[in-house]
Amino acid sequence: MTVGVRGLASEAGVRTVLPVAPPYDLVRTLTCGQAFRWQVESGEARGIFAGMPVTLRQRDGQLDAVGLALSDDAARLAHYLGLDQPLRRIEQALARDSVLRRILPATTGIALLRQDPWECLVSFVVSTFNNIPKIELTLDRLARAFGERLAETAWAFPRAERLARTGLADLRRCLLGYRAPYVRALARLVDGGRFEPDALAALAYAEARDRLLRLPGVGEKVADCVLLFAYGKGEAFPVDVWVKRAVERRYLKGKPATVRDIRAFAQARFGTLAGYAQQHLFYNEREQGNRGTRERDRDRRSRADRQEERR
DNA sequence: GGGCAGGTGTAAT
DNA sequence: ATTACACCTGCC
Repeated sequence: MTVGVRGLASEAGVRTVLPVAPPYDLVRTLTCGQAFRWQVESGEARGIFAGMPVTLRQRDGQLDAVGLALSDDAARLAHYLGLDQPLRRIEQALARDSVLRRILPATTGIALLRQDPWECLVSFVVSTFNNIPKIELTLDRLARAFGERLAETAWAFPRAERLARTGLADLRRCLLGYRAPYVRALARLVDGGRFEPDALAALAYAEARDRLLRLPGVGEKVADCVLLFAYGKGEAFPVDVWVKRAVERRYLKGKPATVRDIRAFAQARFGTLAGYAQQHLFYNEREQGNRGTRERDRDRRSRADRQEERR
């Protein structure tokens, strides 16, 4: 199989072309809350892959990647981005559910990323009781402070061995807050060989989950995020406030349910596609929430304007 | 300026 | 097994 055509060197770097099958949507996949270090702007995504700053853009049935160093990286990038997932077939299966069938037109094209387990683990420990802009800020500061510098304005995600010997005060300067001890404890477990992130890939969902739950700062939600976004365990169904609201409203007639009941419900209903179902429900719910926020912001602004005019 | 934001750990029932 | 509470910090 031919994945990627290389060549066309320019001052911007080497351009690699990856084939993309519909309904894959790069921007949605990178902005639906799986990863926090991609900068997406006007259809273009900048980030780090395989130790190189890369720029991605999707257009008519292909995906352009500028900046890869090795020919092998094309296939690895395709896997990372989920270009090898049969999304058409997956979404057809999801559409047998009447709720998802209604939602899918607004959410179609989301693939599950195959992130680096270490980066994914730290990212979601940082995400707890936090908001997205600050999560992004924290991870960026961590990378700038402790990650390898790859280019003028690009830093790799910090390695465990580096964070393992970083003072808590220095970690807190990256706005980690009370999560600083968790992050360092994780780094020390990995650095000391007492936890091997890559080893979980070979385990079944339940076993891998048990291992993750033993880690400091890792509860059920974070564990399921890592299982889904790094290891590709499709049964994982992370339940955060958005997904909880979505399931209660759309499947349980608005009746409040516990997080565990919601997860059990979804796993029974969607099986190994639970993770995809979660992404569509989450993305849809958050888009609606953001629409509400935008409207409130606009109302607030117009109120302020009217007050301004009265003066 | 008080409350909120992708939960988790801990203590108490 | 379930429930209540504290928690860093930036932002509106």
